[in-house]
Amino acid sequence: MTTISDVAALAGVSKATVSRTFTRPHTVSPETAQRVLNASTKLGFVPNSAARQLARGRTGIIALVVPTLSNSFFTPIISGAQARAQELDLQLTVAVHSLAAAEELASFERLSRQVDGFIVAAPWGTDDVLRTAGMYKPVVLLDRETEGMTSVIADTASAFRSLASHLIAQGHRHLCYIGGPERSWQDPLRLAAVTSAAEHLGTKITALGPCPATFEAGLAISAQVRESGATAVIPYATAIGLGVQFALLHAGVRELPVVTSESPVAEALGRAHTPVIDVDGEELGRVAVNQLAESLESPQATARRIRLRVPVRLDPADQPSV
Amino acid sequence: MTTISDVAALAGVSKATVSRTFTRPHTVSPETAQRVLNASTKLGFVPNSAARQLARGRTGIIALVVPTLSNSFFTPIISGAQARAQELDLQLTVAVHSLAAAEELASFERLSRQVDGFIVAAPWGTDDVLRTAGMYKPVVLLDRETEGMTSVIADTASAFRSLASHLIAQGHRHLCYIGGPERSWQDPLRLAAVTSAAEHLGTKITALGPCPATFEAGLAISAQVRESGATAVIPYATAIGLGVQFALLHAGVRELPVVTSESPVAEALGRAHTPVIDVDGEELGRVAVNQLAESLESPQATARRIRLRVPVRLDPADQPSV
DNA sequence: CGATTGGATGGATCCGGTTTCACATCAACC
DNA sequence: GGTTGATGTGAAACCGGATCCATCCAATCG
Repeated sequence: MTTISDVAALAGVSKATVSRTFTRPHTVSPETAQRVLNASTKLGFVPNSAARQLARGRTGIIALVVPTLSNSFFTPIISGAQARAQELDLQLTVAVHSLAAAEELASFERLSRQVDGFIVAAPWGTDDVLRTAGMYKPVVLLDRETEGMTSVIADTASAFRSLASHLIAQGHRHLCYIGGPERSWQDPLRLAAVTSAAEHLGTKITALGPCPATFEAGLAISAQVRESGATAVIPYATAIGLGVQFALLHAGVRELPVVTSESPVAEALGRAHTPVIDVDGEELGRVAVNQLAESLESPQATARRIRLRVPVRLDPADQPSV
Repeated sequence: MTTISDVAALAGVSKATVSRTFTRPHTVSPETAQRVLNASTKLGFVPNSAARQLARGRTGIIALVVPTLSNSFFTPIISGAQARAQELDLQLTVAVHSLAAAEELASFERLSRQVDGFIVAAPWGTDDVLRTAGMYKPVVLLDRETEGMTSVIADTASAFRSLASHLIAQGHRHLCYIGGPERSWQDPLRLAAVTSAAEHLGTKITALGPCPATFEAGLAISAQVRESGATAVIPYATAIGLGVQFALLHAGVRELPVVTSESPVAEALGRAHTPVIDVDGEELGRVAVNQLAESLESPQATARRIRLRVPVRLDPADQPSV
């Protein structure tokens, strides 16, 4: 392993200059910088991250905490975050825990010593756990807002409002909303959005749930959906919707549109006229990393709330609308 | 942050002794050790990992490389690996790349400076990329064997043989095997296992594929499956099988058993008489971590090949058989 | 033209552990 | 009783960068 000293020797400068060349290039004369760079590429120098961490008091690692990997809602978020982190020269580690229980805080605390900050996707659970988490290191919340903490959310509530309006415009007179997990943060917002749109337009709405955001749960709740008599379904999460669709298909019901994100299952159902909700998970991940990076730069900056617009489309082939 | 010096001062010993107390307790007298431990718990001392890394030349981090997060085959592997790594006081980071292309090696090399070793799940791709990877740091291959490298695989080939036999015993006289991705390592083994079982028992077998291990691909290939005239289907991967099942269901075909792992979709289909393959992903992850940890201890140890038995069950409710 | 200023650079120190080596102590031994 | 050896401990030297501070030099100024 070549070290900074090797480079310094070859370039004929001091260790300090080499270090500066990489960390604060403008403080080094262009000629010197060039010599250093030549030497370092020639030797294949890569800074030792442990040494850098030790000297700087920073790890250069950020953690992305998700409640599960099984829900495909999170995979694009992870990809987006990973990509952006790499661009910012940060390392991203993905940790799976819900933070729902207080005991999770122990492993959280352990992790907090290994990273500079957290991006936490906590779709459910209470605020105080998040607050406690925020005491260790900077935290950016994902798809969740909490007073005094920086958050990046997809504005699904607005999207749900549009969805309801769309469906009503299509002639539906009875909608079914399937609620999310218990103590979900987004669920009340979405329910309210859908309900207000429906009431405003004089349409009946049945609210089911709570219901975990899983395919299985969707299967399980499908009977209730059919019994409701609704002619269109808006589930809290795509996973639920897919479960419902699958169960409906299995039961031979083909004319009950269920709103989901685009997905192979949904597509296979050939659902013309079923609106689609289009959360850009990768963007969500990217923006969250950006925010966290900013928080790391200026730790005392005030908390920000960022909302990403979520397009809704009448048909998967359409252009985004609303 | 309390440091080792603080602890040393409080315990009335030197830094060296404190360090020894934690790293090689048997070299310290019991009384001294106790004093040190008391002091460190009183101060809430946690060793600074960067400093430790720097001094030891090790990071204490291992990487788990998977080709994708979207395939639920990998999620239990990740959980298992994570759990075991934590027990061994190692940190696990999950990296998503296929290692299929040579260009991927660049990011691999970058990563190799941050970790002590790799667990690589490379279901497809060529050996030489893996070998190159092995030159940086110890590597344990997951579900893939390569000459001269340590590997942990689930013995799915044997399981596939049993599956074929089971189906034939159930009276099926025409099986369909759906092959995996191109250049899949396991595919030829599974095909051979199924084929030999079928031929041995005088049963016809149709081999389709290659086919990516995705739900979409399963949807796409389902027409061919039906055309084949087979009365039972053994797909390379569960994801493919689910796609096929879904498409069949959509087409109104209900009497064509498709072998998969247990999954909500499969269960929803109420498939009595359809054998189930039961890969224990968590175990796979755990064992891989164990192996890597051993490699880290004794770097020159010879490569090992570990095969985990994969149970096959005639019915999800059954006890494991074969 | 001497004093001041500011940019470029090197030496030394520090970050917080680990590890080597020397030393002190004490029991066992010839 | 002096030698041997095992055992426990501390001082100091690392690990590889980042950064403070002093120094040096050239450009600018009065």
